[in-house]
Amino acid sequence: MYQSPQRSINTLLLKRRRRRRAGIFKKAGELSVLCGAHVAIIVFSGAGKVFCYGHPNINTVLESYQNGLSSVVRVNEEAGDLLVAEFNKEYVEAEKEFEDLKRKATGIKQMADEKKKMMKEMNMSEGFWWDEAVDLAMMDEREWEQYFKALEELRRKVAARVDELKILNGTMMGPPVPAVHHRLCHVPFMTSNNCFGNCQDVQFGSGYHDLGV
Amino acid sequence: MYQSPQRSINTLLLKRRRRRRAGIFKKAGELSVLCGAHVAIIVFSGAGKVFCYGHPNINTVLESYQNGLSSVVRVNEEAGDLLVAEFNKEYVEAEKEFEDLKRKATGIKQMADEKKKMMKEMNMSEGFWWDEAVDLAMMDEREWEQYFKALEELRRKVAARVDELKILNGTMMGPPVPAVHHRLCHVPFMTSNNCFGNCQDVQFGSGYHDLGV
DNA sequence: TGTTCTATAATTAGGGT
DNA sequence: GACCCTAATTATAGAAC
Repeated sequence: MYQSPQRSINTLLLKRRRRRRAGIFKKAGELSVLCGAHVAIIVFSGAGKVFCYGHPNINTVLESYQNGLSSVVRVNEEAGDLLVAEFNKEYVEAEKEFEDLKRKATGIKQMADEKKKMMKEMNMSEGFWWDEAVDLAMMDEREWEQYFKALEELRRKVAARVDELKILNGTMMGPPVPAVHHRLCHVPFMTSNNCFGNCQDVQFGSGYHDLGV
Repeated sequence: MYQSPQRSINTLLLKRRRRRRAGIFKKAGELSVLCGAHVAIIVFSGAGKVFCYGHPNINTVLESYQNGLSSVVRVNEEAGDLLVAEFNKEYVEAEKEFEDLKRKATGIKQMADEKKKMMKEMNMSEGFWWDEAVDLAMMDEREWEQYFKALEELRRKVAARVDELKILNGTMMGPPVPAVHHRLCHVPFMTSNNCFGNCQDVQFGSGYHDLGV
């Protein structure tokens, strides 16, 4: 059946999201069952749908978390999420490099333009006090060409990266948040002798934070 | 370096849990970045440590969830977690099959034993009114041997499965919970035009529940 | 504990139906 | 959407350091 290009790409993106969501919920199930962990997951899709998972029960876990927070001693050894941080770094560095080059290139180009203008206005090509400066500008202009190429290459790279992400997200987006996405807490904790049971014997004690990942 | 068997197995188990936890947080990061989803994850390890993840921020997501819940229209189309359900089914069916065989085998064995006892008491081996029944019992005894073998095999299989899970969990456990672990909600939702931005322009609208997995 | 390594198993993308 | 298929990527267990 025919699908418009946009519809077609949307279908693909939807598929990806569904697959990843399914994947994460599956992993959560495995973590619960195989490791006896209590897990709560809430996902708001870009389109705003809500997907939740809880073992043994989402409310139990959320309540444990809230209760834990209320009596927290030290909170939130924060650690950036690896993937997000990595991307942020890549993006930010690329952007910085791009800006540096642009500034440099602009400066050099202005010098070169000014030189050309002056030479044209004076209708001359040699013998003045600025000869040295002109040569310097020429040198810089050749250098500038290299920079310009690198700059263009970089701009293309960044744009490609952004496009890729636009495609992946199916949305327009701003620059990635440098905000912390992964936080680990030192809180009183919940234990159960019967992780696979009905969790009637839940207890609280004290625990330690741990980077975990 | 020497490790006691228990210490050794605990090391392995810890490793597995850490790996799975790391895996799920990585997946969550990917889901956030690649799909522009807002995600919150809380994990209480069996030992009670707390591991949290949030994009763009765990509190934002939890608050969105809570706010959503407060104005929910229909809540919680519930669906069993696939993995848990699958395991439960496997376990329950195996146990049922085991019980059936045991019952059958016990009945047949009783018949056979009764037959032997009677033959011994009467010190005879043929010619009585129950000959037909005896033959039947003999037949059943041969059949019983087959059942017994299957039964033992099954018992062994179930026990192995249970042992495996004990090892995987590092804990004793009851039978798996048939409880629901995966719930999906129909709630007002959060959208953002700036999923990768600072989320200042979060809005709420209405959404639909979705099985998702 | 934590790291690295490798083989195996599982997940994912993208294409269909 | 739900499935199926294949290739390619990624995750995981277990061992050894």
